[in-house]
Amino acid sequence: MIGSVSSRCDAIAGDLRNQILTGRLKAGERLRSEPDLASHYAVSKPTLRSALAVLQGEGLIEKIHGKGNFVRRPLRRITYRGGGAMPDVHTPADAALRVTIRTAKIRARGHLAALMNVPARSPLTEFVCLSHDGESPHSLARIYVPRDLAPASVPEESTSYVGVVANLAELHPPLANVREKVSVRLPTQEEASVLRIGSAWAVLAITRVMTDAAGRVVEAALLVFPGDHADAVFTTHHQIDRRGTEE
Amino acid sequence: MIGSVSSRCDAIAGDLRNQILTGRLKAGERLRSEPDLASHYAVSKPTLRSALAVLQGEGLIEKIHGKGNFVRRPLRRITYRGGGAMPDVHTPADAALRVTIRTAKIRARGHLAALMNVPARSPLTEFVCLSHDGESPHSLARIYVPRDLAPASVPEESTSYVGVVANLAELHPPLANVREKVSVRLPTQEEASVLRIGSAWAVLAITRVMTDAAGRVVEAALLVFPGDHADAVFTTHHQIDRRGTEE
DNA sequence: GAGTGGTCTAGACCACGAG
DNA sequence: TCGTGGTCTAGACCACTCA
Repeated sequence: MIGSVSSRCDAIAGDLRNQILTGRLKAGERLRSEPDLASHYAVSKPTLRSALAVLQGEGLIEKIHGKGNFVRRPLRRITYRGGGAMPDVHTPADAALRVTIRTAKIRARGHLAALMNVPARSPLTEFVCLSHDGESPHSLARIYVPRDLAPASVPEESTSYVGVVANLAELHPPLANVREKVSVRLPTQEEASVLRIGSAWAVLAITRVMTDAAGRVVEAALLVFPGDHADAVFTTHHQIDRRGTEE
Repeated sequence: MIGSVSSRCDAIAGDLRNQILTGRLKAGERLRSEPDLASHYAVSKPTLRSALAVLQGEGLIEKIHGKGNFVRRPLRRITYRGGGAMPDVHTPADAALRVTIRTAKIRARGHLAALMNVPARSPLTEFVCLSHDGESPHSLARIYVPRDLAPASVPEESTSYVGVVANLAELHPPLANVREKVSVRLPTQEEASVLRIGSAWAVLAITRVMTDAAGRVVEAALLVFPGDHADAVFTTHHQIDRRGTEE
């Protein structure tokens, strides 16, 4: 059977998980060294390390080379609200995010050109937004806007995620459509290091394309959230006079 | 630097990945045995196995105990369309899914009661839908409906996902709201075995709550898709009644 | 029983972080 | 320099599949 009995690795992971979840090991605390733990559980170092890898995969511990293994602080969950009305307005608790923005003038190519439905080499403005919640990185957004619609300047750092992105949103012509594709994938190496997550931890990736009434794409956004503490919520209101099918 | 050079494990994974992606190793084909590969790459068995674990994490190979390692057939992507109008209508290619449905009469409790906004022990009907695309499991849906709204009987097996779920949808009173929460998480042991994915591979989990015009919850659905080949798309149409269209 | 993958060991060596 | 985690080895033993 699958996982019917605990391997030693699972047993150790279970014990440590229990200690963390019950608070016996506190957030931020350093675990005993791997050789210590290995001898304590009477297993070899690779076995102990595979147990720690399980906990790392669950987001319970963080491994720091040369320093030790640490209990991760429980992270506030990010809730992304879809629908485009207020693109990145989070719950009040999330409003205190600190955001750094890097702006660049680029030209469309490849997938991006297709996504924005513009010819290759069309002028765009790229905003790379990295938001932090205190120490820990919380999300990464790459936002592309046709250059003629882009604001002349954007502050490089902001204490409010809402402020910045709402600012961008205001510049848009009235929106007609927002299409958001949500997928799960492994982070790129860059994303993993920027978001400080293991490269084995999946991210929640949202590709958002906003079009105006004329069908022109006014914004394409590639949003990446650490999968272990992010949700996306979409709410749809229906008219009561439904026809048979709607699509 | 982080990952600046390839470890032996990564190098092997890269080589095998290349062989798979270029078609030198074909879908369904069995890889040489682990001892064979280990000696071929001049590494030890654990090192080789960690390389295979990487590929397994990427969904490129499937390990079958006692038989060997096999190149996975590329799976058709699942596209879940949000908004609730036609809950599970996929692209035409996906319409050929085979679905097995298990129906049970249960009573609300805990999270489920809260989700459906009904008192504990309220009578519900549960539909557990497992859809297959050919051999491979494609998605798992647990759908809960107040028992007085549930159809008297549902076919236990269907060749069309659309037919079954549309059938359920038709029984609903006109919908007023659909709320869909998308998250990423590791599968439960049950989900991993049912969907035939590794327990380390994240799934795309969608919690969908549908309410009617009176605010009553007419359906709660817990949908689980293998994260490696599923997307969810949400499209929002906005009214343009604020200002005139301009470009 | 032969061959496969799954788990584990005991120890070597390397790379990183802090004093 | 020292202690930490990161990677790797060579081989043992077990569990599963199939003939």
